[in-house]
Amino acid sequence: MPASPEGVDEAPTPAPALPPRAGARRRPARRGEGSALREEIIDAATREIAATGDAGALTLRGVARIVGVAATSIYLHFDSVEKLLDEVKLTRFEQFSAALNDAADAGGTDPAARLLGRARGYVAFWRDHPGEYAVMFAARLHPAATALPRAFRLKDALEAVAEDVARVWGEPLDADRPPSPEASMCGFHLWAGLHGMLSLRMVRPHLPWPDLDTEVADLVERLISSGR
Amino acid sequence: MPASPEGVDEAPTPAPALPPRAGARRRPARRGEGSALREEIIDAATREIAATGDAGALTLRGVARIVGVAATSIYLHFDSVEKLLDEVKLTRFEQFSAALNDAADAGGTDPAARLLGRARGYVAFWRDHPGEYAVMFAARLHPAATALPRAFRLKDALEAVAEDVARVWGEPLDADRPPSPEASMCGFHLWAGLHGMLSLRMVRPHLPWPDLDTEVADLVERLISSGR
DNA sequence: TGTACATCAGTGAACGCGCGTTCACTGATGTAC
DNA sequence: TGTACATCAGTGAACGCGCGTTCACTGATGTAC
Repeated sequence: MPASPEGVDEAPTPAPALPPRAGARRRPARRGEGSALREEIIDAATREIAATGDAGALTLRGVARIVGVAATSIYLHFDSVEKLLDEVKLTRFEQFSAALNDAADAGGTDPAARLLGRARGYVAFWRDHPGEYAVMFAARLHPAATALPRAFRLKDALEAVAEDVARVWGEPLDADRPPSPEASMCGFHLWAGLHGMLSLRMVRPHLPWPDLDTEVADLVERLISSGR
Repeated sequence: MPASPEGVDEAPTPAPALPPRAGARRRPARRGEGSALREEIIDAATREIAATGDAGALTLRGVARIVGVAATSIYLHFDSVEKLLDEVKLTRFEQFSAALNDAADAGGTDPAARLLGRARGYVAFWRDHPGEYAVMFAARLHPAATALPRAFRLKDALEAVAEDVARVWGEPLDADRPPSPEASMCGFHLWAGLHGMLSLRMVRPHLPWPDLDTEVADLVERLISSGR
């Protein structure tokens, strides 16, 4: 269980900040292809968030500069920066939950392997998209009024984890028998633990953190073994 | 292990936003008591952060309005808003670590009770100061260059937790024998778990979270029992 | 085949706002003579 | 005891900046006749 020297190597390198589009301005889309700009805007906003990790740094004019377009052109596709931010988050959350499911499936049918796979997928997403992760899970005192559609499947992921824990423990599961409260609780512990590991490493990269993969595996193991 | 209906009651109510000082402007301090303004500024900034939970919402002019003073007067005591913010954080971090130690001491000498006490103290601080907590632990991609002095004793708190875990497990401890890596790891799990529980509740107050105190006690119990 | 016109995909100037920061200034109060 | 002066504790106007937002405008392109 070796600790990395100063924990510094655990901080993922963010994408570099984006320069404004150099010189040549973007040429207008062809007729009927106006939505191309919409995609470019979302892309630019996503990269800006990836680079800064700060939703407050996302400005309408800034995005317009990156895309190489007049500030007013943003309004052709989004009512406000908040709506644009919601779109970015929505996209990333969908990728996130898909990645978690893929990572679980990579673990095959063994529930313990699925559980560990999902946890590793969680960490892998953070390593690949630290800025987006920071924005997706930024703790606000007053959460945005704009409720995002579908609650992002976070609840589904929690339930999937609880079911895998229950299976590891040999609980009989079917439509009438949901995972036990203990198994569900371990699902919450896992999510809280993972989120805590990652966000604390972002806040204090210089504390002597344990190796991240070791810590993840250790938590999963302890949670699994705590119920048998 | 009852879940609260929609988890909503787990979100602490933040302090209300601060109005600018009404009408009457602040009267200058007497001679030799210029530092009174410094305290008032820190106090106003703290309350602003408590109300918003967002470091980005703290502005020089905003603080000046609350105190009832010209914007330029802030410069009499602080070089920049960042320095002011650092001061606020420093104060709160010192309160935080003192509160954790007090909460541990309230548990007496039994290491398991101390551990649970410390965990409860952590949660209590969050309930009392959610906005400050959000700012103190806001995950930034590029952490502020201004390293805060003394690293805030977070490391000390981690070591104290590891020692209590080790004691619960019956490990012999003295100057030559630090807690085992397993005990240290459980300290990290506890911190990550607590931080995760709290910040995820702030991000998604409407998910059906378990009762917080139950979840905390359950985590402590599982971590303790995972090593015996 | 030509041409008028509607539509699409944007642009550019201008606005008012709040911000951090500067600079010279003010008014009360203690103190040296 | 009076008075000049230094010092303390601030003030107020002004600056340039980036921001969101508005409004009227433009230039290319497809289409109806």
